[in-house]
Amino acid sequence: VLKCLLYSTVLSLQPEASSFHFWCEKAFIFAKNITFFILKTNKWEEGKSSDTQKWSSLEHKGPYFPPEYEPLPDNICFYYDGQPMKLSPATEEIVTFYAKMLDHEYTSKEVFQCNFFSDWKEVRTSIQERKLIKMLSKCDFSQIHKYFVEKSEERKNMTKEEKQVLKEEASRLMEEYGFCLLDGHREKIGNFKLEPPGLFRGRGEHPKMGKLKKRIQPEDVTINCSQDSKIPAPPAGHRWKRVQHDNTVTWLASWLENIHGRPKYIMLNPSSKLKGEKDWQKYETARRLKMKVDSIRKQYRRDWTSREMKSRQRGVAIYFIDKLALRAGNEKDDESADTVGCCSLRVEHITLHRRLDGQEHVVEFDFLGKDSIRYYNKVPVEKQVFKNLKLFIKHKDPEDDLFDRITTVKLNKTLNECMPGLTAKVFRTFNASTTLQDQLNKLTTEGMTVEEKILSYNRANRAVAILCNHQRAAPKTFEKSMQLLQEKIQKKKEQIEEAKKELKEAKKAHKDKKEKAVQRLSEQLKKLQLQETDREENKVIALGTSKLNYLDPRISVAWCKKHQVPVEKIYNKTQRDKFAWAIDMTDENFQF
DNA sequence: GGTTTAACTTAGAAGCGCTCTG
DNA sequence: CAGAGCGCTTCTAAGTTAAACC
Repeated sequence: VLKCLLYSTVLSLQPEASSFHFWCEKAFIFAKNITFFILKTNKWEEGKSSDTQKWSSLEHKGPYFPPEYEPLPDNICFYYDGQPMKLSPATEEIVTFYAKMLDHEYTSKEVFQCNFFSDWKEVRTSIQERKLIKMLSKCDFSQIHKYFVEKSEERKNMTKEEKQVLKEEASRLMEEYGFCLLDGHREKIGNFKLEPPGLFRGRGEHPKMGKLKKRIQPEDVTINCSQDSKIPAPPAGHRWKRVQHDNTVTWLASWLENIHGRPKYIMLNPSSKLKGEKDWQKYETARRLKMKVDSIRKQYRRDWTSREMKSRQRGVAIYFIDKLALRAGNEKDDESADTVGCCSLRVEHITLHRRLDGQEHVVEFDFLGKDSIRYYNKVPVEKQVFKNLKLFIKHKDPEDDLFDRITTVKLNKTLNECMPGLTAKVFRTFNASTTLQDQLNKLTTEGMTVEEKILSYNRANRAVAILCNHQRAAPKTFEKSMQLLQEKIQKKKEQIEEAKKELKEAKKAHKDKKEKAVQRLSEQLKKLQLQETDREENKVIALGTSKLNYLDPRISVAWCKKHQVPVEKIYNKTQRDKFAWAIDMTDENFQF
């Protein structure tokens, strides 16, 4: 944000922007004598003005500003070799503006546009273009927009035959590039297509939104295959970055993505044997936790009264992870959206209520978790937990860490000592699968129709999704389709009234028939109402994530077998492929 | 002992294409 | 038989975790 602000400001004020670029690459900027920023090879670093270590660790060669620059206002200084620099009135104006902007809260749009403009500048090739384009607001994108609208229109208007051709081409590509040979087996690849270039969006208030995601070149790609295999040929005129033969990892190709500089991988499809075995292992670890969880719970309750602060914090953190299925919550840098998990919770994310709505010792959670999904929950906790939380937040500011003496690494180390393979996320798997098993046992009764059983299954699934906070945006057509359903219900009710009237008026001989009609209509009404509740309850709940990642498929398969529900009713084709291992091995008596 | 990196799992949105309904 | 709506697939971002590094 700072970078793009500087760029865009200077670009609009100073035509010789490239020289600005030169000096801001190396300058320190003290804003209000508190914080400074420096641009080091495309990355801003922040420090406190008292932080002399960063200051002295840098090598300077030559002055950063021409000598004719005038002094700055009192509260902003540029420093060189520890001495304040003199700046010209023009630059002063820019910097004053910049300092003002430090207090400015940026809207998503501003962040996006600044990032985009800054990156876009980099890709301009001609000097004329570089000089010509100075302000985003003066750029007209209507032609490129029109182009894409037309393209999408064209796609929509394609004939059946044209679509068929496209489909065949896609399946040819899939045949050729979509599979690999692993231990002699032909396995489907998960993501065999490279990610195309585009503008990065990210989830939530992402500071990098709008940046240009670059096109991947063969020269960026590392190939990982066995020594004796046929090495895939790079496109003509190109070469791979590297070809390696590492059989300790599962990826087939990788490259560095340019937004965060993180590696990305081409890996196998979840239906593969490799992924299936991993998945099975995951659930076996969770089942081992089942055997161990009582003693672990005892242990962390003991920690609540420990003399050591770090033990108390660890005890409460594991309690949250266990009870509320929170994620571990690794530390994050400020290059990504401000989201938290358990260990990174800040004081501002909880509110303590001695009493609330007739309950005692209630903790109110309100924070953004993974993917900037809001977690909001009011939870009654044990008195000792409440006491500890009070202790943890004492003398802290809202933006301070709630758990300042523990990290995810330390927490996982402790867990691993309790049980080999135990980490924070195992609790999510364990609690999710346990919940499903319990709910299914509770909600399914003999004599239910298959439809009713499936509703029960969805309800059990939903309980898990709520536990894990799996949310989705309400479908765009939700209100409309809900209204439609309600109209149908209304109609059905009227039909029932009508049928009842007819029943009353009917002659004895016809009574039986009319009664059946009423009954049938009532059943239909019940079904519609059931559908209404189901849909309403599912408005902002996403069931897919838990089904795919947290629920031991053997629970579902066993349940299907026991209650004569075809497995196709709960798993679609992809899911059946992914869970093939479970469908094969599970009998109706399996319990998680 | 903290920090960084690599490798893997988990996540919701968008777009598509199939199915159901009127 | 069309057109809406919904389920499925695709996409890739964003987590976790262990190992490597310093």
